[in-house]
Order: sequence, then structure tokens, then C-alpha cells
Amino acid sequence: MPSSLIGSLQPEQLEEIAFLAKSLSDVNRLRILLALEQESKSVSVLVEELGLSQPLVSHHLRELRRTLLVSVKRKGPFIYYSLTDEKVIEMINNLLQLAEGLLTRKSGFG
Amino acid sequence: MPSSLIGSLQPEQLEEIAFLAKSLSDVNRLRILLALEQESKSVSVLVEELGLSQPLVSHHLRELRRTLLVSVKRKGPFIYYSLTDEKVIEMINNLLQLAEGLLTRKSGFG
DNA sequence: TAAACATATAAACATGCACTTATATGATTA
DNA sequence: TAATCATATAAGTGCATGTTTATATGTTTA
Repeated sequence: MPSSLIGSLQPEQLEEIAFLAKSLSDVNRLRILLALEQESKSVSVLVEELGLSQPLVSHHLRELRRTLLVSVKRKGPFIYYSLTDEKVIEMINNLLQLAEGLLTRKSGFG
Repeated sequence: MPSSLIGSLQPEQLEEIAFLAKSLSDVNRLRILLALEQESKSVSVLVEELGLSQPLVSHHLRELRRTLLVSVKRKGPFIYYSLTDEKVIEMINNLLQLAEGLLTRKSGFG
């Protein structure tokens, strides 16, 4: 990773990063993304699996659509959501690794 | 990355991920982190480099401390901040790559 | 067309948060 | 100790956002 690239990020790129990170900053949205890791699912399935209200799931799905993290496909009366890019799962895993690394260091085990 | 690990994330781990992502979801915090990539810097230096008010920089540094992303060291009257783990830069770069990938796909160039 | 089902949207509320202005804390120097 | 410099904190404000409750939209079936 060339540091020159990082060092010269455009304001617009910073906005994109912040926008994406904000989308990943809610536990329920993370749960939705992780639930979609293996297969696309309808809203009602997500509602049942996650134990959240239907409007709340729809609300978060809308947010995830805004950031393009999920894609939509209607099948009859059902609307299926899927990950636009499975790399987001890797991303979430990286965030966890970084977070736990920081906590470990803090606790004096680093 | 074993999907079993991802599939069985504990609520506490989800919180950690969301907490860290929220810390990365603000443009000014990203700018601070990127400014610290090469070397630790005092608050006043950050204020001058980023063109932000001193209280605002202090406010964001406080937030970055909460998430352990930055570490503090006093040197005389100055207080130097540094990245706790340089991997955060890689993280930011990964976020950018994912974001741009999603945008590219959306635009029909994917 | 009416009824039932799946999903989205609206309204309302509480909370969080980025930012500014003003002030306090803490360290250095005269 | 007084004055100055560096940084942190407090108070206040406006705006975004997560959640609930209620309702609307859209699709299928009878």
C-alpha cells in the first residue's frame, strides 16, 4: 500500500470512507450483513432470524442500500437482499481483528 | 478467514466492531489519523495542519482515545498523539478500496 | 375486485454527536 | 508568584439517527 496514495486522499474519497464506515457502525446493520453472508434473504426471513421489527429491518436495509452494500431483487411478493460485494465480510473481520488487537494491547498483553 | 468465526460473532464483538467503525466514520477523525501516519504530532501541530479549531481537534482526539486508536505522551507543555496501531491506515485504505469498488459497480463499469 | 400478505414509508420521540464559544487545567518561563 | 503557552473541558446548539407505532404501497390469490 503506497503511503503516497493514502497521504493524498481527496476530500471526496474521505467522504466515501466515512460514509461506508458509518454504515458499518451499527450492530443491527452488521448483523444483517453477516446474515447475508451465505445467501440472499427476504426481509421477512431477516426479521425472523434477527428478532427485529419489520420496519426496523427495512430501515437498516435502506441505509445499506444507500451505501451500496446490499443489492435488491424482487421475487414475487418477496424482496431479496444480498451482499453487493462479499468483501464486506472480510472488512468486518478486519475491523474485529484491529479492535481486539487494540484491546489486547490496552490490557497489557500486547 | 473461516466463515464459522464470522458466523458466530458474540454480541460483545459486534459492539467492538461497530464502536471502531463509528470512530472511522468522521472525515476529520480520518484526517487526524492520516496525519499521524508518519510521525506523532502535538495538538497544536494538528490544529495548524488540518485547519481545525483547537477544541474540535481535542474533541476528536478524545474520541480516538476512547477507541484506543491513538496513544498519548506528554513532552513538556506539548502532548503528542500517535497511532496505537499503524494497521489502522491499512484499514482506511481497505475501506476506500471497498467503497470505490461499490461505486464502480454501481456506475456500470464493474 | 376484495382480501391477505410482504415490504416500505411517515410521524414522532429520544438520544447522540459534530461544532462553536467560553473557560478551566496544567506546564513553563520570567 | 505572575504571566504565558498548550491542551482539555463545559455549555449550548443544531442536526443526524435509531427505534417504535401507525399507515401506505405493491403483489398475489380467491
